[in-house]
Amino acid sequence: MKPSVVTFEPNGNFCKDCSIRGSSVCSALDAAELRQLEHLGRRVQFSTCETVFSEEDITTSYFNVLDGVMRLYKLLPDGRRQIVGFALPGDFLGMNISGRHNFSADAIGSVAVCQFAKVPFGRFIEDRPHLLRRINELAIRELTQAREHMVLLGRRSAEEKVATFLLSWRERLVPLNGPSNTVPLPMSRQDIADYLGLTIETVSRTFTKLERDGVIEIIHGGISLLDPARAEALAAA
Amino acid sequence: MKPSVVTFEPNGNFCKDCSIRGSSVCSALDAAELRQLEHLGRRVQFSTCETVFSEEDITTSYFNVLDGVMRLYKLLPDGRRQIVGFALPGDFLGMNISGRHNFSADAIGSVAVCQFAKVPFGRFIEDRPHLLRRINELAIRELTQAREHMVLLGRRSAEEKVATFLLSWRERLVPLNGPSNTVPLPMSRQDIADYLGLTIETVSRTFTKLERDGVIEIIHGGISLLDPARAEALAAA
DNA sequence: GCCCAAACTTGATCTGGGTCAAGTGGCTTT
DNA sequence: AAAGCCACTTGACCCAGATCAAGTTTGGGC
Repeated sequence: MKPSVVTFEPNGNFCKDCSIRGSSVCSALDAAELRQLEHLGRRVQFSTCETVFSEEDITTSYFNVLDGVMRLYKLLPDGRRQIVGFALPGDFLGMNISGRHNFSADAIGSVAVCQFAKVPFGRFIEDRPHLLRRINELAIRELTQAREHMVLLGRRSAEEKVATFLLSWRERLVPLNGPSNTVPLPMSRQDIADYLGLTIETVSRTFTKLERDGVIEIIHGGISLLDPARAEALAAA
Repeated sequence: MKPSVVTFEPNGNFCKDCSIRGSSVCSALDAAELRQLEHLGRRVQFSTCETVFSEEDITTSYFNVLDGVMRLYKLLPDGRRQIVGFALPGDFLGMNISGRHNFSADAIGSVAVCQFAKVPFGRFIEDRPHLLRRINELAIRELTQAREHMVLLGRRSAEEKVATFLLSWRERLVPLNGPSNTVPLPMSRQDIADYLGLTIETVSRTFTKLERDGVIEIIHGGISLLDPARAEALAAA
């Protein structure tokens, strides 16, 4: 919430050693280009609940998530919130047409990002079609996820929503942590509710029910998936 | 539903005379490129309820909508349907990462598309970054719409959903028909329901209620927006 | 260790929108 | 012009999930 941004040495970090080197937009670049990119990005740290950018803010930067988890959300005038996604390391944020961010983003736990000023980064893309192609690829991937999520929001029951969420969240963590039935959930129950179009009570009850049914075990800071096959069946897809 | 595709002379139509020339991907191309593009695309006509492509089909073509309206949807195994969008003239369909379509598309009424075989079109994009930039722009625009729709599906009431839909559909038609309070609705009530995450009965009842309240008038094949300001207020945005 | 606040769970009740079941009316067909 | 069909509407009833209201657990500060 508060804007106490801690900035590190602009060039204290090197792209070639970057943890997300292979999965982010940067994977499209060769060693020489990476060295140029180093001068465009600066590493910025955000702590729990700090806002990285807000909906309707004029876009002045793009962000590459390096570490941590962010919630991306839109608010209705009366305060209802829809989380449109969670951003993980490797995700690239800030692309838009209008020149304004079309959702807000804040840190869940502590987050590190690589921040690129819009104008110089835009110029950098200009004559690097391979980078543009990579950005386009990420946009299309997100669009695919967004459509999948529309199905969930519009047509699935509470239990299906929760089961689907747990499975797809586990899946998203595979590139980061490797495959595991222990699924950390850094976001709050309220966040999960706002992502799934439910209330916090329904999410809580559904977790409890899944635990009673032996599908999951609720553990500190996450869940353990006891019966993946059953969860898959409940997810109905 | 049936695949009785009518194909016209491949070169019987000319890009430079194309009705969507300015609004589609092609707007990124100059006259010389347009002449080249003519050899890649062929005009294909679909009639009511014909399927243009299905989810999970291997993508062999991209499509540029020339005329008519299409419904884009995903199905759950048990038949529940979520319409993820309606495509209008100028929309470009078929981009994906997996090599398979991630939704199905069929014609609402009669539809004309410009079909491009994937491989040659992919090669055509290859060395035309300006075209890639245009495609990226369209993808980002769609992503923005998708997120807006998630808010609708997850957090809005039936009445808000219907009011929002009518207003945004009217807005989408402006580039085609000019601004008007007479809003044609070529899609069925069932389509609207599946787009808004409601049942057909709820859509029907909500239309009736909006009419009773003097916000709209239900006319043949659409509605007339009597009180745009009130509709805007009901849309809660 | 104790207190407090925040996050989460649980229970009781309510309700918006779903489900089920008839209508109704406008095209098409013959 | 009668029949039939299909899209849509309307009514009666129901239920999944929301709302309201306590608990309970967890963690952090002192």
